[in-house]
Amino acid sequence: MNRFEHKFLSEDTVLNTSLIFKALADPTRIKILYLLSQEECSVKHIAEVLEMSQSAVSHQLSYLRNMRLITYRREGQTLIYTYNDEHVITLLKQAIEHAEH
Amino acid sequence: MNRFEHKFLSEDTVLNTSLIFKALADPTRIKILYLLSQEECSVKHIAEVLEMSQSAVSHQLSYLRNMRLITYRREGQTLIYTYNDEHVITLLKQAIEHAEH
DNA sequence: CTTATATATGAATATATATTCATATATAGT
DNA sequence: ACTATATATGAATATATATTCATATATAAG
Repeated sequence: MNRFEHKFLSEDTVLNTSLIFKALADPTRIKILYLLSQEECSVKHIAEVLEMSQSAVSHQLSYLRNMRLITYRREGQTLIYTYNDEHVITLLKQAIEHAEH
Repeated sequence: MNRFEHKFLSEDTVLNTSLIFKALADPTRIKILYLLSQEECSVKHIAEVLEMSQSAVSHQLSYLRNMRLITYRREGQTLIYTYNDEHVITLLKQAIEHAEH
């Protein structure tokens, strides 16, 4: 085959695909998303459960928010985060399954 | 919930999961794996189809080999690469589907 | 044995990114 | 208005990583 006989992915598709995987390629973000797949969480709770600084968690939440993989609502002083992309959670769980075997 | 009431992932699982996603998080590696999902390829062919330098392709093939996501066989001077992890190809195709919508 | 072709690889560079530290913002309670 | 608590954010730093360039290795052909 030459380069004109393939099913090609558009540059956009390749880039967007890489962005999805990049979001999932960091241990901290994996832990956060996996935690959110089990329960809604405040920032403080996430930081405590994962034993990480509030700032580091908040930066990663910002990243995941920008990617629209999570959303939040306010309850008083507290922000409650929720996952927002069922498909990405599915990808994550499949990869976890794979990694465990 | 406190931090002792969750389903926790082991550090190993988190790390291995992140390694899988890291492998898929680069546009070049996505293109290579997607190409290999369609046909076995020589290094030269991959470089031509993707319009990349032989060296850049070879470095990424080395990466994917180390991750055991691809294998190769020799045919004379030529090395023919093949994907080696059906599950990871499935993850890739699912993410591509997601990225396209 | 020499040359050509295919591929791999080490070093260097440039770029991306995760965390920390310090500080800002927002809400609640008094 | 003041204080405490929860969260966000900018700057700095450290680390990872993708590509290039130069070169090495391996096979084939003559």
